[in-house]
Amino acid sequence: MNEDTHLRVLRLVEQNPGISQRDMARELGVSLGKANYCLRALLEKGWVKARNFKNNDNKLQYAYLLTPSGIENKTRLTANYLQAKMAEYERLRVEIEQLKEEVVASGHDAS
Amino acid sequence: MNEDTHLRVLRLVEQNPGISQRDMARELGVSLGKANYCLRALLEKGWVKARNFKNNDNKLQYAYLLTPSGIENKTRLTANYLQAKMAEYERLRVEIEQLKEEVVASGHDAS
DNA sequence: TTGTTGCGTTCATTGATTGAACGCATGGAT
DNA sequence: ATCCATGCGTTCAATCAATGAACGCAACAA
Repeated sequence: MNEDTHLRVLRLVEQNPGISQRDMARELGVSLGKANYCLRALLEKGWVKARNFKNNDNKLQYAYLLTPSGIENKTRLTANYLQAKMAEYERLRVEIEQLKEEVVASGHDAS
Repeated sequence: MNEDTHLRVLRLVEQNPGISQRDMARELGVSLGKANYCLRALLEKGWVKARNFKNNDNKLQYAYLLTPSGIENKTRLTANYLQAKMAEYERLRVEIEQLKEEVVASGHDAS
């Protein structure tokens, strides 16, 4: 499972603890199976806890809450993610610059 | 098969018609099987022609050449690609901006 | 001649992902 | 009280892209 997906799930859960796995999947643009798999991984790690939403001994309709460890790791993942995105941004800048030259050059050839 | 991969293959072939599928795969960071599959798709479309490199009736060691249609489509794909990358660049700019705010905010909370 | 290298090709295997189907709880309608 | 529809988390067979080991073949050097 992807760390980026983990981060996105942590974000969704923090912002809306009552979110269902189906809505989570829709929001992430992945299948229900994957959302479930990812969420279970986070539960396994202890980054997220599931609390019963309505009755106290029913099984379904959870509220998902970030644990302190989950908050900590979300911060860490966010920092990593930001750094990666900034590197990607720079890489993209250079690539676009080169592509523009290339397009202009082939335009000259064609004229 | 991905259009981006097609474009990258067209680029490689144009710049080095004598390239082998193995080097192509290495350059693209994909498997030999995928490079082969992709190249065959381009041959099928008539964007690339394979010419025998050494002997005229041997089967292997081709030179891959862009056809006029291949050149045309490479230009088109490049333009599309550039446009997509520019949109992605802008999207990334916004995302990074938001992430920075988020990181700063959580930093304030933690201090 | 013989062994090695490099070529394109093939295809069984892998691994991630999907989404239909399941059992269960809930809540509204009859 | 009974029924039905809805929504929940869970499961898992099926799918599909991707892999890379293995093949036959040509070329070349020893």
